[in-house]
Amino acid sequence: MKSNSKPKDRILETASRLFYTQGYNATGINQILEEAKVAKASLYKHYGSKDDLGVAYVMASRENWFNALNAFIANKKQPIEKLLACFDFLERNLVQNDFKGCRFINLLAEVSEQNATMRKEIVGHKTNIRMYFNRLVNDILKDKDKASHISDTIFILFEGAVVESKIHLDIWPVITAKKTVSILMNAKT
Amino acid sequence: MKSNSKPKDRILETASRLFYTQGYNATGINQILEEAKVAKASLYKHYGSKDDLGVAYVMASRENWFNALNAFIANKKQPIEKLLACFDFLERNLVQNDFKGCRFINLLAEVSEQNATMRKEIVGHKTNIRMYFNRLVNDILKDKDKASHISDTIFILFEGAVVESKIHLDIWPVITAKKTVSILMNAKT
DNA sequence: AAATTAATAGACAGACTTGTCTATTAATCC
DNA sequence: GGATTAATAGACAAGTCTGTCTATTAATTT
Repeated sequence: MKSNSKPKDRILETASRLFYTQGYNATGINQILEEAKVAKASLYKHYGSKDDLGVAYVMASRENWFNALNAFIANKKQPIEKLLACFDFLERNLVQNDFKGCRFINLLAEVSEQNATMRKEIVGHKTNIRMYFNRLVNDILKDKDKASHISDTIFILFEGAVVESKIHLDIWPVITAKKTVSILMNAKT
Repeated sequence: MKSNSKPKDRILETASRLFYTQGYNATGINQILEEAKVAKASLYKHYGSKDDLGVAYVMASRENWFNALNAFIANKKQPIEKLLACFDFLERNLVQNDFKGCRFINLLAEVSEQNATMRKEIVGHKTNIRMYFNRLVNDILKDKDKASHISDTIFILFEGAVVESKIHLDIWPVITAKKTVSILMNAKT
């Protein structure tokens, strides 16, 4: 882990991994420093506090998430294909991450009131996903009210699927949600 | 808080409140003892450890949850009415609890790997809810395969709604999910 | 090559964590 | 009423947590 990249990046990379796999409160600064092979003073120089590091973690995760999504669906042309591919993206991520669920939802469960900036970043991320679905569905359905309701339903299915896959350690919620989206979109054209 | 009930119950009541509002890891034993007005030895006599208290918390929450649901929908006769009332129940709970979300999902985000018993209890609770929806839908739809898919979709919408309401601090996800359930059930009779 | 900046190791403070133990008081049972 | 059980207060251990600080070494810039 030490060979590549600079201390500042190593800290964020290691923190991202540990915050996700162990939880934010359960991960101590010292463990991050040990595994990142970085001195304590470096952490407090680049990031002011653990909470600031947490905020940097959310911001970096936001960017990574959408970059990965865009890369995943880059070859899809039609809106309906993109919509369904989002659920394939979800499935791949869940399996890749051993069904640890959503970083943002997990984090919010721990720091809800505590850190206002963290909360805002998380809400902003989910709002972006919601708007993304809304744009896609609006490209397919003419009726704006109907499109709004359908896209919010898809958003809720998307979020419910990731949460329940984590709970049941299985992809069936994603498969079920995707199938329902397919039915919803084919029925209401 | 001291006047009523015995120490053992006061501990569980106070722990339930604090685990939910502050998080499990963020809540220390000492705070529970102070607010419950109970001596430390009493906690370790009745519950062996903090983790055991956590397990007791989940078990009690499971029972309370279904008791509250049953009480809420007691006056509903038709399966479809019960189904829709579940979302009213969700809405009431979320508002009552200041959009803190689901106790079980929140807890699982913190103690995923750590405590196997806790995880089992949480999964068991969600499985019960899933089966409850499945029974209701089976009373309405003849086609068993279709009923299975529809009821799992309702389950995912239910769970997605509670998570997103917590994030957006608003009941719109519950309203949207309920409307979709209504459409799904009316369309496929 | 000299000067400045970046990173290191590690001690330290102060507060907090869970859990144990002792000694005393209150409540309950027969 | 006497014996047993339950609950109390609080000290204590051993460890962890975040954050600060010092002193030394490495890297970079001019």
